[in-house]
Amino acid sequence: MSFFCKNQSTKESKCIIRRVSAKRQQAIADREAELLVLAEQLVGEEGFANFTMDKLTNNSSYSKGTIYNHFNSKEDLISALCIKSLQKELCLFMHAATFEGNSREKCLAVLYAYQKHAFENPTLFMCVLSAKTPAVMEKSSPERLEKQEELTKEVTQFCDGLFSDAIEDGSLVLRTGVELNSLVFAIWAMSFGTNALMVSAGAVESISRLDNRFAQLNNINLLLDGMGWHPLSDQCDYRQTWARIENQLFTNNPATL
Amino acid sequence: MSFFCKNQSTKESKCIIRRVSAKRQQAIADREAELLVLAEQLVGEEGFANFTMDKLTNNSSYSKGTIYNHFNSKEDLISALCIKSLQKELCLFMHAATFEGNSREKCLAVLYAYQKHAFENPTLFMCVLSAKTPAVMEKSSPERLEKQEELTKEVTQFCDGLFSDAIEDGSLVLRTGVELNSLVFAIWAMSFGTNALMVSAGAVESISRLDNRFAQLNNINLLLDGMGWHPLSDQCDYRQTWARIENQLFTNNPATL
DNA sequence: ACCTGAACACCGTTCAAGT
DNA sequence: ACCTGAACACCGTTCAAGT
Repeated sequence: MSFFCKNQSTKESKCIIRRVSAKRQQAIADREAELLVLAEQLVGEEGFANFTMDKLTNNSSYSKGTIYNHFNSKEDLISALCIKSLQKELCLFMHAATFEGNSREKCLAVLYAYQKHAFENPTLFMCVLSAKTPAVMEKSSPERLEKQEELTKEVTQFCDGLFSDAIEDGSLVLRTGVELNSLVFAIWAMSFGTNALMVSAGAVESISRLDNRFAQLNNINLLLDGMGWHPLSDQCDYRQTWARIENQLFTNNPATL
Repeated sequence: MSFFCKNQSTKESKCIIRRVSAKRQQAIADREAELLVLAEQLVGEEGFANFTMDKLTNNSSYSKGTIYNHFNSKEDLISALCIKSLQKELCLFMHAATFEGNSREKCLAVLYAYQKHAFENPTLFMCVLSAKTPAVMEKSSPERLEKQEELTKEVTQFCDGLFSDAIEDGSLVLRTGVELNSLVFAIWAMSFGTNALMVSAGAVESISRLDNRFAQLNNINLLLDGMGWHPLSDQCDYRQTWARIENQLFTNNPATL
C-alpha cells in the first residue's frame, strides 16, 4: 500500500534503546520493520501456534538478544503486528474517503478498503483480534498497548465521521432511541464478521458457495438499507459503485506493491 | 446446557483404541469429556498460546501417553473443542427453534441462543474459528475434521431452514438476483462478528460504550429490516420478544448447569 | 551502547517397559 | 489391551561476556 501511505516507521516503543543519533535510530526502525515482515510471513505459513522466536532468529540475520531488544516477548511481537495492521488500515481508510460520491458510496469505499486489507494481509488482519486476547495483552509492553488503543480510537472516530456526514447531509436519519454508536458498531460487526469468516473459514461449504466478489457488498447493502441510509440499494446500482471504487482508488497506480 | 441436550458423548475418533466392552468404551468417553473440560478451562485462563499439554497432564490424573491416545496432537485437541462447541450450539439452536412466535421471532430465538453460547463459553466459541485455521487443520486427525465438517453442514442446513420457512409463509420475499445462500451468510457474518467483537474486544471503548443487553438485537433488527423480513422492527416490539425468549427458553429450568 | 549465543527451564511427542 | 513416564528434540527468555 506504500504508494499512498506516508512511511510511518515506528519511532516509539524501543523499550531499552535510549538517545541515539537519528541515523542509528532509523537503522533500528528499519530492522524492526524487517523483523515484522519476516514474522508476518512465518505466522502466515505455519499459524500462530507453530510460530517460534527460534524460527524468527534462524530466518533473520540477528541474534536472539537483539530480537528481544525489539520485542520483550512473543506476545509483544503479536501486539506489534496488530499495530502495523491498524496503521495500514487507517492509511487505506483515509485514501478510500477521498472517493467521489454520495455519503453512502464513501462508506462503501472505506469498507472496500477494509476487505482489501483483510484479503491481502490475512495474518495482520487476524493479529488485531489476537492482540485483544487477555493472554496477549498481559504480556505486551505498555507502550505497545497504548499505541494500539490510540489507533483503535482513531479508527472509531473516523467511522463515526462517516455517519455524522450522512446525518448532516440528510441521507441518514436517526430513529428515536437509536444512537450513532450502535450504528457504527453494526457496520463494524458486519464487515469484521464477513471478512473474518471469508478469510479464515473459506473452506466451509456455506461460504465457498457464495460469489466472493460481492458477498461483502451484499451484506453491507442489506444492513445500510435496514438503517434507511439513502439512496437505498434499489435506487442505486451499488455494484457499479463497487467496481468504480476498485478502478478509481485501487488500480493503475504506478508503484503498486 | 445439559438439561435439554441428549448426552452426545463422542463415540467416534479413538485413533488407536479398538473393540472393547461397552462399559470400557463409556469409561474412555467419560475420560475424554473430562479432559476436554479441563483443557477448556486452561485455555480460558491462559489463552491458546500459553496452554500446554504439560499443564493438561499435570492438572489431570492421567499420563502423557494416555492423553496422546485421545488427541494425537495439541491441534487435534483444539479440533475436539471445536466439535464440542458445534454440538452445544446445535442443541441450543434446536431448543431455540421451539419458541412460539412468527418466523422472524424464531430466528431471533436462535440468534439469542448463539449469543448465549458465545458469552457462556467464550473459549469454545473462539475454538471454532481457530479450528478452521490451516495450522490446526493440518495437524487434526481426519476423523475429527470429518466430524467438524458434518456438524458445520448441519448448522448451515438448520439456518437455511429458518429462511425457507419465512419464504414459505410469505414474511420474507426474495428480491430478484438475491439468493437464499447470501441472506443466510449475512446473518451468520453479522451475529458471528457481533459475538466475536463483544467476547474478545470488549475492552475497546467503542464496544464498551454500547448497551450490551441489546447490541446483538439491534444489529440483527437492522439487518432483517434491510432484508424486508416482516414484521419490520417498527411494527413489532422485538425488545419484548427478546425478553420473552430469555424467560421462556433459558431460565427457570430445574437442573441448569 | 549495543550485540551475541550459551545456558536454563520448559514443552510436544514418542516409545520401551510395565501391568 | 492399555497405561506410564523417561527421554529427546525443540522453544522462550535471560544474561555474562564481548565489541
